[in-house]
Amino acid sequence: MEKKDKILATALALFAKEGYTATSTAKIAKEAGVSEGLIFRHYENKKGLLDAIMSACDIRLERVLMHILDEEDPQQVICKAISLPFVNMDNEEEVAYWKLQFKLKWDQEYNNPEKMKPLLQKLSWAFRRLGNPNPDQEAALVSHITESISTEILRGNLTDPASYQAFLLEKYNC
Amino acid sequence: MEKKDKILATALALFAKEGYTATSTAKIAKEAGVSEGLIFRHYENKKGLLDAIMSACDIRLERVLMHILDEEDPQQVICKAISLPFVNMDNEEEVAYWKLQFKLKWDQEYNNPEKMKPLLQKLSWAFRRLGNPNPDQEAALVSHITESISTEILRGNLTDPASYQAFLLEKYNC
DNA sequence: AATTTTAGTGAGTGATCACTTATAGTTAGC
DNA sequence: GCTAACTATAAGTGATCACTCACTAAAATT
Repeated sequence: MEKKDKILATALALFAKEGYTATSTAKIAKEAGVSEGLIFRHYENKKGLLDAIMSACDIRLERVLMHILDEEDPQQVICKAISLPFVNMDNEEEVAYWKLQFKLKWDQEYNNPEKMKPLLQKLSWAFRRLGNPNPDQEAALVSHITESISTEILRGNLTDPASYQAFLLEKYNC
Repeated sequence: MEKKDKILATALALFAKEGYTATSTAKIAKEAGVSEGLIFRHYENKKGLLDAIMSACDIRLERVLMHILDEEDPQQVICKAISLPFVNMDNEEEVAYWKLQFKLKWDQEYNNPEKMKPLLQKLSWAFRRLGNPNPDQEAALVSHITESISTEILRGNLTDPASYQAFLLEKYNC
């Protein structure tokens, strides 16, 4: 791996685990096996390093959302949305991306609910097509449920994900 | 207000707004209008200050939970649980407490799902009494929904709380 | 081959970090 | 009215912070 990418990967892992402000550039450099100065050659400052990570974050999010937005069967849209928190959590880097995303939501600058709007609109469309009388609120509810489950899974607090997923899928007629 | 309490209140506000590591003891002292040394007379170190805040946090949580745990009507248990995120969010200090609680959940040390277990058990009992076939999972679901809504409200992302609350209450026959 | 550009280092920089110490004012008990 | 204990401060402490600088090695361009 290029040293530039090694810095990015190491910073991602540390930011996700320890937090952004709690991670020093010295620690990143040491862990990545590079000189501290190199961080500032490739990324103008610590904040710039975080921004680079978050850009990659957004691309991942887009790719995951696309899988739902392209779905044409309204029932399947709901089923896929519900399954979101339970898939793609295999490799460590993926988990780190999501952890960081969720942690930074509490920072004013990175609290961006607009990112999820396309998903909300698609869900709302799906519920309306299925004759639901409160499509917008049902969409918001599904979004809230998945958000909270993602949090639980990322924090390692969900004991039996598979059976809980089955429970939810049945509830939504999947 | 005593200076000791003034320090605690200021630290709470800053920790909730900027985060624990991002808030320096110098900043707390300046904002509270006391000398920096006084912080370390009353609280042995920065971490001890956080612990003092979190203890007060736990007491508030207990008081809120008690209101549900004492309820004897199973249907009312569910209704009260659902209404949790929508009440007691009036004054700034209360909001700061919850924000900090939610932020710190991502730190290993303060991620303590045990705190919510009594509520989960009470909810599970309520669903079972009402003849629900999956009381444990229904209880977990209500807990997930309320957790996510609390998050949204604290971040200021929920546009119309009242109508959303009404939607949920109707869904759960309240 | 000569020159410029890029990648990389390691030893700094002043600022700020959590925390300590020396000292002084205030209060309360005897 | 003396002493002990507590409250409070200002000026420190070494460590660590994000970041810069002078310099080299390698690669790319001319």
